[in-house]
Amino acid sequence: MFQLPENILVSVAWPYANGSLHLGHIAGCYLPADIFARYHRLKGNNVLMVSGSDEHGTPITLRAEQEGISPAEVAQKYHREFLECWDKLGITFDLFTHTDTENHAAVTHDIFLSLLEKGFIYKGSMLQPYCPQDKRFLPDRYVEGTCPYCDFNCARGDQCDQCGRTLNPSDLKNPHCRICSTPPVFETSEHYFLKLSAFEKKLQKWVGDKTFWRHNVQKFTMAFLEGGLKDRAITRDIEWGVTVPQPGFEKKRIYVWFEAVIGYLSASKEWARSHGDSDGWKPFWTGESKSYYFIGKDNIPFHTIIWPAMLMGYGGLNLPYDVPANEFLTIEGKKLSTSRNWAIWLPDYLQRYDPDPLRYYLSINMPETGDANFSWHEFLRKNNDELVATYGNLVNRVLTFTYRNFGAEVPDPGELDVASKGLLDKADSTLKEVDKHLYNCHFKEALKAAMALAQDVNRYLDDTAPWKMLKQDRLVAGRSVYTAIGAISALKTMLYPFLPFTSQKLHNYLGFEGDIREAGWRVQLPAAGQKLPQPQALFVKLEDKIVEEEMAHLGSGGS
RNA sequence: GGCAGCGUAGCUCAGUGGUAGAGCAGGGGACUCAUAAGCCCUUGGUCACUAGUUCGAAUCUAGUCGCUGCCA
Repeated sequence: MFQLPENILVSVAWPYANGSLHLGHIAGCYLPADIFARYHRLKGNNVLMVSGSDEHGTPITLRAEQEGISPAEVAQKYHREFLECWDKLGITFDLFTHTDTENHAAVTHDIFLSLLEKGFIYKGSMLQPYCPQDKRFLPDRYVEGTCPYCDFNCARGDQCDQCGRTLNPSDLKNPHCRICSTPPVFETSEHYFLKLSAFEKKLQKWVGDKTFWRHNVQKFTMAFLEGGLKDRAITRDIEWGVTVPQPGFEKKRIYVWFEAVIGYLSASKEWARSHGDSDGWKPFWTGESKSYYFIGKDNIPFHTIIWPAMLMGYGGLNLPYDVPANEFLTIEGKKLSTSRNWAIWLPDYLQRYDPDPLRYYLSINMPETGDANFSWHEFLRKNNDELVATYGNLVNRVLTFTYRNFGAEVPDPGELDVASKGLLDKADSTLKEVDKHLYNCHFKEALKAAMALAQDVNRYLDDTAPWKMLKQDRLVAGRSVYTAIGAISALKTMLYPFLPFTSQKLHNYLGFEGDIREAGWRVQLPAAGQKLPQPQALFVKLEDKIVEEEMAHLGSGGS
């Protein structure tokens, strides 16, 4: 069943470089994207997985002014932290770049000018708050005042933190500049607008065909389109961002939501160039290739409406094939909130625990079809009762037994009996089942199917009891052990996308050399006589007390 | 206020027309190779509520209550 390799573009949401990553980010998009990419690579497909730090936007300028450093310095600090997190958690980007690059600006300009030339971008004017004291236009968030709905006196120009309503700067009572407290004046300012309205019909038709998308993604998009699309301003009177390639706009910048999505394309081009083939991005953006956009649900309209509209206008490049958006992760039953520190920060986690248990828990409990909850108690339990007890212990009992009783090598199976053949067939069919689920981005189902095989192997061992057989018939005992090792080797492969560090270790514990990535997506049976190293435990059991310790961090002043 | 989603065993979650599911927790048992792990059996649910469509509804329709999100 040989198939030609597919070209798979794995595009992942761009994190704002104004703060650390937390588990919501990971469960939302980075982990599913990585599982998907690792799976396709192991199958021998060509994968390009890209993303980068979103370094523009007001949250970053705000943070910079708070800390008294430049926006670029803020962005660089978090960009470095992100790279370190990817490395430790095993998130394998082919390129994780950032938006403050010449390449990104050039690609953005190219798209901007192309859309302008085709009439999909036009010039118009809008009212903008201007601070006469600071002599500058103010971003929405730089205007503060009293909320017209709830009278909260620290409402921002984009929304009120007390009642949650979204606002325009002109809605505020007693508006004043956040920097110098002077009341702003509202002045007309020229800007460019994206003609989204022109794409409404085409988008409706395009989305209508996407019956294989996740239900919520397609439905949300359809509802959004039903409401009608309004043209949106894509430039702002700010200094930090990608420049506008038009005369008279030297003091303005392209608005972050227009420019950030272009990052998928600019990153692909940067990746190609760095590999010495400046056209190397094209196989991932044209023809039969498939592109997957892994994002959180808050990002859906940007990836199912705005970015596709931009691509339609630009022409010649593939639209998203699938947008498997995840829902939200709650923490101990409550909505995640970074400002109240109701969050679990990834750097903190990685300082104290191993990456694979987190990958396991967030995978088996992934917010695919609805919000999912993270609780330390459940994390501990799943680590101890599922990873350690079902899988880790299985591997340990088999390898220890083999090591002690069969001279540290894989025994000769002789002729397989019905039960042994049955288990190895089950390993085969489970690999196919996991394959099908992963191909369709059903991560939870895939992982459950794999773990069910681990239970089958435990059951097989209890049924054949090689420790008892050893005294009666050494050959029969050896056959059981060989079969169990074969099934464990299958587990190593199908769990690799989820537990990459563990699978690499196990690959070596089973006596295989080198990198598991070269073993491919198939059941790799060990040869009789294959030497086994001294076995070690795959996972560490966690102590009950960590639950209380970790709960104490939550909601407090930080960690 | 408008729109959307959710409400299934003590807990975390599957299940989109055909006799209620998994894991864990609780109870019982046989075993001992293994990180006191694994295996077998078992207790437990009027699938939020009400009315309807249907031979048949957790699943479709309408309404009610509760929670969440988006929008105004």
